[in-house]
Amino acid sequence: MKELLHNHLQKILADLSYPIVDIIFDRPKVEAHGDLTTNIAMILAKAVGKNPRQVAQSIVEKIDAKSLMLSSVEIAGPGFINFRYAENYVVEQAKEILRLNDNFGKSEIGKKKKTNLEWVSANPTGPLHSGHGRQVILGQVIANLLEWTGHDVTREYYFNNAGNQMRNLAESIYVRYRQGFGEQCDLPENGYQGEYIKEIAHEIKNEKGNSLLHSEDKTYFQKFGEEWCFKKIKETLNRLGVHHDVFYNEDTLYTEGKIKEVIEIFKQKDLAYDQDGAVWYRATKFGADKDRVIVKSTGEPTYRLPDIAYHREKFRRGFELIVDIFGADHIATIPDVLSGVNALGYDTSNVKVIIHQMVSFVNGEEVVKMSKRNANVYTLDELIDEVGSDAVHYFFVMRSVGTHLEFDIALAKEQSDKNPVYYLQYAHARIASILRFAAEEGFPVNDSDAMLSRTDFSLIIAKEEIDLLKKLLEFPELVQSCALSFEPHRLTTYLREVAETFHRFYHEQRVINDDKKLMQARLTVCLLTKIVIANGCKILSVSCPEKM
RNA sequence: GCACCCGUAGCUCAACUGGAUAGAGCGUCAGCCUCCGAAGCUGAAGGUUUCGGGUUCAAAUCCCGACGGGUGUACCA
Repeated sequence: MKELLHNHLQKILADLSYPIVDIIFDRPKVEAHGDLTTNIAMILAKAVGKNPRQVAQSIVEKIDAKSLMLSSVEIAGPGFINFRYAENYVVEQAKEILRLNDNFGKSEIGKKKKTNLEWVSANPTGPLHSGHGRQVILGQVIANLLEWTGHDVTREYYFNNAGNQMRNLAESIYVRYRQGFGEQCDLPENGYQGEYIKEIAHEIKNEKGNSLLHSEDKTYFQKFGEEWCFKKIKETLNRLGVHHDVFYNEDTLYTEGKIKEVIEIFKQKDLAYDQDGAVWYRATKFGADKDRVIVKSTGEPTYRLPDIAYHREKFRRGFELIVDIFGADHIATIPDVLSGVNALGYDTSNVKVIIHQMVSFVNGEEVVKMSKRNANVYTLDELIDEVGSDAVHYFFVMRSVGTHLEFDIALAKEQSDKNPVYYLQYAHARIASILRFAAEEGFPVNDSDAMLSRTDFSLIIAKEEIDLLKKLLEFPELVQSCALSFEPHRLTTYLREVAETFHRFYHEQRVINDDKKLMQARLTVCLLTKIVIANGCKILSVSCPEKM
């Protein structure tokens, strides 16, 4: 509709020999303002030299409302032009939902663009903690959104199983292992304090007895710890339905010489220099407050260098869109990585870095305290145990990434109307229940084609029905806009509105009815709603129960 | 100190990216089940969008400056 109208208006503007401007349609907030609105008259007013309402008038006079299936075109306020769809247009469009069914909402606007989405990327030094949940879920939902909009998505996990942190892990396990034999020793200064270290140590004890008690070489501890942690992480991701296509080991950047290459190129371009035994990156050239070390005097690179090399590889692997998801605590790395990649000759406008703000947990009134450095870590697994996978998905994605997220565990656990997940799932289950009831009465609803041919769509005229259909028809565009703006939270807002609009319809219009024709029509409305909720939930990776 | 993010109803957050009367949920108060799922619906109260300037037909949204909160600011990742 927008496209049709857009072309129509463009022609009118040309006929009136008005200047060419972008014609943008908005969905008015207030229902009285119709279904679509445009501000072109106000934009044109100055150039044309008339007041906005006059401009609007000249345009509206030329609009052929009937052929566009508009029931009204009005000028309002300072000069908005408001359009309202004809009901038969709405109903006609709604058939499309039934035809497309599972595919309603999908589009090809991504044009199969090769897209790399990297997220989670936690190093195997411990289980995922509850704060990781936001990133885990954001990435998954964004990946789904990108796929629904026709991107060719590779889901990637980047990890590092070498370096300080892993040595630290090995040392920590070793200490716990020795303590398991009653030896007196303390964790290293920044050692890992979590209980899981004791579990790992205990497993090693079971396998190896005391044979490693005095080993100088900690490789075994490191390997064992790495595998143990990775297994744990993958199990947690699995519980949330999160799967990665590629696990990219930072180590390959060394073994394949990529790190070296980047240093050389930097030095050639005078973007890196030696000083105090270290190699420095000229970050100041790109606006940073000071230059950064990229290779320590020990010969080990800092994280910036492999990060730059890694992003270069993403480009070299042919990705046209590169999406990274980081928590706000990693924000410092981003400018240097981007400027580095840019200096290597790649267009960083194709890199989208999503930074989400931190998460805090409350349990009703009580603040849940958490600290990485002590044993008091609330793992993501424990959170899933507590509130379930569906609530984890919904809650982590329901706020915009730019705002701090408060996760109320008590609310997420609550099986009542207070809980937004239940509100949505309830709508779905309620529809399923109606459809079951209808099926028993001899109105099977499992076949879209049959529904299409049986339904007399001209009977769908009640205000609540039209409102609901209009809402449902917004879905494809909403999915696109969520995907392109990387704002998955808007999907939860939308689905809540769908559920709300449905409940209102249900309350006002009786579905099960003596008038069989009418009943059929309303059953179809129910089914359409069910399709949209189910598709939306699929993107959110939230289940849609038939009963609850 | 500097950089980035945020500041909207008592609380948690929206606001289609500059539009019309700033909206939801929770909480509070008042209604609605003989009938398809009341895990639902309807209504009321609640706001100087932290404050002060600016930009324009139009600002919660953009710019400048305060104030308040968060996150960073390593030869840790």
